[in-house]
Amino acid sequence: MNQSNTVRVRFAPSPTGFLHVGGLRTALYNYLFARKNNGVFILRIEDTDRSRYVEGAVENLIETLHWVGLVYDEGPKKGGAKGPYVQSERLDLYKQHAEMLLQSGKAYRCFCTSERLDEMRKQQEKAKISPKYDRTCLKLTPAQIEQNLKNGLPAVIRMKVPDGAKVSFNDIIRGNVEFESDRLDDQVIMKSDGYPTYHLANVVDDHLMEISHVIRGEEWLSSTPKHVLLYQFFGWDLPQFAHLPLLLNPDRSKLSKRQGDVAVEDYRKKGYLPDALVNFVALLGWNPGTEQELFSLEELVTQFSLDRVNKSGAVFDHKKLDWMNFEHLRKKTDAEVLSILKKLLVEKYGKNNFNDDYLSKVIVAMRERVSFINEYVDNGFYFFQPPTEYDPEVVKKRWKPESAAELTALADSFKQLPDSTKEGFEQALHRVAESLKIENAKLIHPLRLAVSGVGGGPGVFDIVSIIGKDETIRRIQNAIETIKG
RNA sequence: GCCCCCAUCGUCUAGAGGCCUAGGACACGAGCUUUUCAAGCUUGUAACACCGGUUCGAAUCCGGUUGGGGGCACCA
Repeated sequence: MNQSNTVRVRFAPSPTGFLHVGGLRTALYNYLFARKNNGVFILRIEDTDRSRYVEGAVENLIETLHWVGLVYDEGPKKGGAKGPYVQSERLDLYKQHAEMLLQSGKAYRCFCTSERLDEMRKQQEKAKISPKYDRTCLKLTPAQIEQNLKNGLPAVIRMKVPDGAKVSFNDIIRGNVEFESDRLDDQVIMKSDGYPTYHLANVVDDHLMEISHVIRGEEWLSSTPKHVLLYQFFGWDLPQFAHLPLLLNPDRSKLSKRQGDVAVEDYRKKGYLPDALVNFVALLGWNPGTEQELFSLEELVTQFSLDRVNKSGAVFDHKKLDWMNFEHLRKKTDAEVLSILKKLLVEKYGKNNFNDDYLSKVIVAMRERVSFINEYVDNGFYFFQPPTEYDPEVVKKRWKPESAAELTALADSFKQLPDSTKEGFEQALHRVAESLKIENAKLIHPLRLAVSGVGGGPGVFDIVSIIGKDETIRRIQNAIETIKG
């Protein structure tokens, strides 16, 4: 714990691309834990690998976090007392701390070339021993080091792992975890380009930013003993660790691209609601112990606790996400859907020709059969434009040779209607069916196909009353042409 | 290869020794409803990896086996 005893957690992504759903889950748990405990949620950018830096990734990360509603208290753009929050702006700090370790003999300079290191690893692999730095440079005399430095040889700084020690720490999720120090490598903590590696930067920043709980993915579990050692080298108290179970591909390997969409961005584009994505990801590795499955972000905050986080990995199966999206979508008010729908129309058609009253009717009609917000415009396209083609399968089933004449009679009857009420259409159709001595269905299905081009959707009388009498008749006439032609 | 972690229906999970002939949800099947498609309602199929202990009693505790995963970089 830090001095003030307040919970301070951080989400620390590296700006190498889009926010991953695994990253989202990590960010979410950090956020929930902070909010639940009246703590502080920090965003820190770990950009110490210049070769993997992606232009615009930081902005994208922030924007995505904003979209899902995970508001950070301290971080880039926003600032805070412990900044800067971008590691490339903290280089002096890392340099100073590496220097301290050098002074105290907890670290040493290494001049080995990557070629030599590669060769060494190859040999070790051949000899079936675990790859580890052979400490060649530990034997260098101060004079040799001085000379190498003077000659401008590229140098890194390695931590000096003590021999024959046990390194253990308590993990909130996994309990006590212990490692033999002899298995640990003399990890590089400062690269030859003057940037720190993750291990140093992470430990220094977590300490300086007074992080109380390190909540991160399980892939970090095996490097945690190195971090613990660094804390000990500096004489610092350990934060609490909580290593989250991994998110998995269907084949149970670590969730990755290749096997489907992993970027939050992808799901956003597909029309998933942030509420659904957050809800879904929250339940991958955590549950409240009740049978409730649908949560708002606020509800998650009140219910969340780290001790109900699972140990085993969870497959990211979007089937359940789809269902959650449907559930969250139906919880939205008509007004909320309306404002999104207007944006979608502009996206799809370049403009929105319809007034709110019209769109509200469409929403009411479509509500129950929409899982994704974009289905309002995709599946319900016929509310916004006449069908340009007719589903061949349905045509085969619903349009018979006699349909042209029957639809003509129907159109004639509709022409007599004073207005466009649902009941008016329905009664008119019944009358036509009766005079033609055919079943209502014999008219209903061809009519649906004529006005929508497809075989499913809201009640046909809802559709025609929304698009109106004139448009309905126009579409019936087009359909008749098609049947005849 | 070495180290670490994990192990309940296809998937997400409940289960902290008797409440378990293992519960819920998604998905899937059937039925009802519906003059379409969905939704809704009812209902069904489906799991404690294995082997040994401990115990009167084990999905739950212990050991091992097997299986899966993660890590072993001048990447995070």
